[in-house]
Amino acid sequence: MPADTEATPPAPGDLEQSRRDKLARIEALGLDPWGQRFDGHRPIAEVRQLDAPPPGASEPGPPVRVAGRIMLRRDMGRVHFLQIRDWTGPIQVMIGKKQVGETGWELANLLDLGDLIGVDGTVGHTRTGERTVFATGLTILGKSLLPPPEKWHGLSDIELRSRQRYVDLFTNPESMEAFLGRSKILAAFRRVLAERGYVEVEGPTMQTIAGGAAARPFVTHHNALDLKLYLRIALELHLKRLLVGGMEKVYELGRVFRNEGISRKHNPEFTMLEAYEAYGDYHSMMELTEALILGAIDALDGQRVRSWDGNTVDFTPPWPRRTYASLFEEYVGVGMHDFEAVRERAVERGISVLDKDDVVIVAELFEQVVEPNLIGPVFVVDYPAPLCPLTKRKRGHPDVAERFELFVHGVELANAYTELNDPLLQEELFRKQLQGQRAEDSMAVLDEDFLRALKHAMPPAGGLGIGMDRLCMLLLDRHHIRDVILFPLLRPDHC
RNA sequence: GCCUCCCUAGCUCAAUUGGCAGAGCAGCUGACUCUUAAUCAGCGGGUUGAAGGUUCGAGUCCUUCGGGGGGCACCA
Repeated sequence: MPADTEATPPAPGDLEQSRRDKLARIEALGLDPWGQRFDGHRPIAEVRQLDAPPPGASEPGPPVRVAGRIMLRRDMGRVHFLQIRDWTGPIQVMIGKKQVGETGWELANLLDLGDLIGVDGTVGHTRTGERTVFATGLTILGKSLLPPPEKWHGLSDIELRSRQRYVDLFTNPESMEAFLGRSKILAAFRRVLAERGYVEVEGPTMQTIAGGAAARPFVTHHNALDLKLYLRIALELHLKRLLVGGMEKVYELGRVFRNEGISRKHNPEFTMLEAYEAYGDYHSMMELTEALILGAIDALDGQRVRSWDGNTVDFTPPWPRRTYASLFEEYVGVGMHDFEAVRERAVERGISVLDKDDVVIVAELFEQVVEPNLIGPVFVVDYPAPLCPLTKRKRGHPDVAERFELFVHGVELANAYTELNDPLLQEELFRKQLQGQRAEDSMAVLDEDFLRALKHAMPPAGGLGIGMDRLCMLLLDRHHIRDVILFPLLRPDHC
């Protein structure tokens, strides 16, 4: 490398320089400012539960070791009070000059907000009744060279919170709580599925045909094979191949990618659960859906009556099942098969009816008129068959597909079918979908291998998809998908 | 992609009609062994997102660009 291309590091600002000076002084004490393995520290939430002597007690409380980040610092001269926090919560630490030894006291005077420290001490209470670790030893575990956000307001700028999630997490406890909640929801899902005998698998995220949904895919390229590849937009078609292979209860919980707009309900990559049960149908999937979501609720706090965006939803099972047709009639006011009346209603609502199939108009009316009313949770069942190319038709009712969607607060949370396993009908439906579709719409590419798999006979099955990000929003009372995705897609900034 | 609003110190926010860029927290110096967003005294900190324009004078008005928020569109 030519020397003149080497970037000279920017001069640190005053705030950073002062911390670098302290870093050097900590090293001069013979301490490693970046710390080492620190065994035996206990979660702070646990320390808060320990039996400890009351304020003013003469005998010391039980010895403990904790580790965390300094969030508040009150320097009273020969005694310092710190509030440190780990991912379970905060606790106060009292550092007395006489109690921590000479080096410990010198270290205490070099600590800043944001530093990571380990504390050995005893648990007790101060005179004002605050639970406190009275330090007998201090260990520096990581010197923070940058100042943390303001101690009272934290980091509030929504952009900075997403870009610097590491800062958001350690300054805003509600953010940490949301992401730990998300983890609990995912773990609960896996536990419920495992208890029911499902196996977790991993399909390809890079595919030569991105099928299973209608969405614009991301495109990439494999150099060695000189192959155009798409990031998957759904999990469906590969999981069904596994049903053919004999995996009877199978699921994948993973990322899918859709090259479309970003909104409070949409991120280009999001997490989906898809589960398939051989010899089941959409009724078995409704029961599974209830079990999964109730399992997640129990893992969080067990509250079945939950608020979201100021409204209340009651998740006590069983959740109502309502047919698409009956909801349509109730809210639109006409029968969905009375196409003349349907068109009139559509025109009244400003929906264009030119060159549209009757069923497309029905679907648009349903979306606009019915869905906002579905506070739920409610299973909408039995969809118009033309909307459901991957779904088995109801026996004796070829115009009805055995499909349900679960709605809560007007948001589609889950989508499930009795899976279509007739390869001849499947091929016919695929070809019908092809007509008039944009070339980039993935359904417009026939997946011949999937049809070949079906020809080997796929068992009749129930299949379920759940948008995990939206479920997290709902159960954690967050109103932006960015609040439940750790690193949402953003344009690069110039930092 | 379209409409609209926003971007001021590390963070949270002010700045009247276009008229000297400010505060709190954080930082630095000092005091204090029971504080609770500790307190008290003093000190430093800015290319107002970037570039250009109008003007005697621009954080403020105009243009372009960058980033973001909200809405719409796209999204079985």
